[in-house]
Amino acid sequence: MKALKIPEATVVRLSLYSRHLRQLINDGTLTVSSGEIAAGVGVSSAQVRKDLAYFGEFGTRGVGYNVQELHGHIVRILGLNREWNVVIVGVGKLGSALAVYKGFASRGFNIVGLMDVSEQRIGLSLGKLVIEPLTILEQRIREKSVKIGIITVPGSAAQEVADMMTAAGVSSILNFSPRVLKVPKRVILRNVDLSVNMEVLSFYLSRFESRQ
Amino acid sequence: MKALKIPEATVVRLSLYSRHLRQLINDGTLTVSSGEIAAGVGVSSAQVRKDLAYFGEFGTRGVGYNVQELHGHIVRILGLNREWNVVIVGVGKLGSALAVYKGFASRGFNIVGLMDVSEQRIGLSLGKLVIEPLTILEQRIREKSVKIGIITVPGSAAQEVADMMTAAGVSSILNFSPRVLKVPKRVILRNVDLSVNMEVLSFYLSRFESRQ
DNA sequence: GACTGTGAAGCCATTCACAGCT
DNA sequence: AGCTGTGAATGGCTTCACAGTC
Repeated sequence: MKALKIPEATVVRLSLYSRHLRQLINDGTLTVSSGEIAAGVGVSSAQVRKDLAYFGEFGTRGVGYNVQELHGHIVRILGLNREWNVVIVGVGKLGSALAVYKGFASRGFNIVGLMDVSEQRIGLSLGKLVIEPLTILEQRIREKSVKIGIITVPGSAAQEVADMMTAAGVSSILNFSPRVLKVPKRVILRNVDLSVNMEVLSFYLSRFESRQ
Repeated sequence: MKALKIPEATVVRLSLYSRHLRQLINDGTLTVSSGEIAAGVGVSSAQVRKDLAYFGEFGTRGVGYNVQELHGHIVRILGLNREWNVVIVGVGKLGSALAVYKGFASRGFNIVGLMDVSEQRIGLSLGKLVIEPLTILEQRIREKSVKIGIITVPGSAAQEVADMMTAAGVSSILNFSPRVLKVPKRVILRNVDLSVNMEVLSFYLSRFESRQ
């Protein structure tokens, strides 16, 4: 695979392109131009072409892209042509929401473990899974070769859970807790931080109002 | 206020700094250096100083920053020294999770409306609020001067909800649905997209594995 | 000696604009 | 004529490095 460094923004857009292309497949559209994709996801057509150019030449000059074909390429680029096992630690409302999220399994993400510390939650079932104690996390990660850990515990417990996950060998963590986590360099970390998002909105709102 | 354009990445980091400073205040720390803040949130010290420099000179050379004072500045910069009314549309698991999220009220975000289309949910109460039908959204936004709308409905309903919100006069939308929304330029839109985040992880995971 | 504030340099991502193909 | 692929130009963010201050 190419050694070229891919901007993270490009990866994010590829995910949006793949979703848009799925829609086009459902609609029965056969061919699409960079401009049409661009309009669908709110970027420029040059951006779409540049993003795709990192990975090859998928289109036909004068014509555009074959929808099915391009979708297949992007799915492979994103590593969605295989399955990834996932554990969720913290089965409060947010964790439960993710556990039952439909768009998961269809994209190859299998949730194979739900863990919590609360005695009241342990033993309850959610979908096909039973909520287990945190003590079983390491075993579950190893036996299922789990590569992705999702953290939906309160901030105070988040670092500890991250440490347990990395010790057990996950390669990536999606962190929903309001904490900056320290993880080894080999572990890919992404943060989905509600407070930060709200505060960014607040920043732009108050700037806008003070300019009125 | 300054007309200077602030990078969005700077705003995101300011939110992280403010959280770290709150921690320092709790710990009773009086003074902090850019290097200490940087270590706490995982950026470089030059980055911290540059971010703050957009808004003024808050430190003392040779000494550092007064923790309380700097926190106060950042809170004001982020517009957190006032209250913002918020509505949440879509009270499934995710919407409920946000509705009861503790870190909300403490930062000045008041949830003043929970709306849903489901007959089973309408009338139920969650915290201090009762879930109302979507038909009341516009009225609630106007009477409470709601500036922030949160969308936690399925993708298929998201654009319609966004249209209702903007028609009623919200200035910003935090979108959790897996859709690219079209909103007027005056409306600030932020997306928190679970699928995209998972697919970005998948991309880096499969790149890493193919490099082994 | 320690640490901030900042111009300059470096780096990275996006946009432009056009050659090349159908 | 229409649309892709891409080098060049632009714009923006981050890092460097150091003068200024305590």
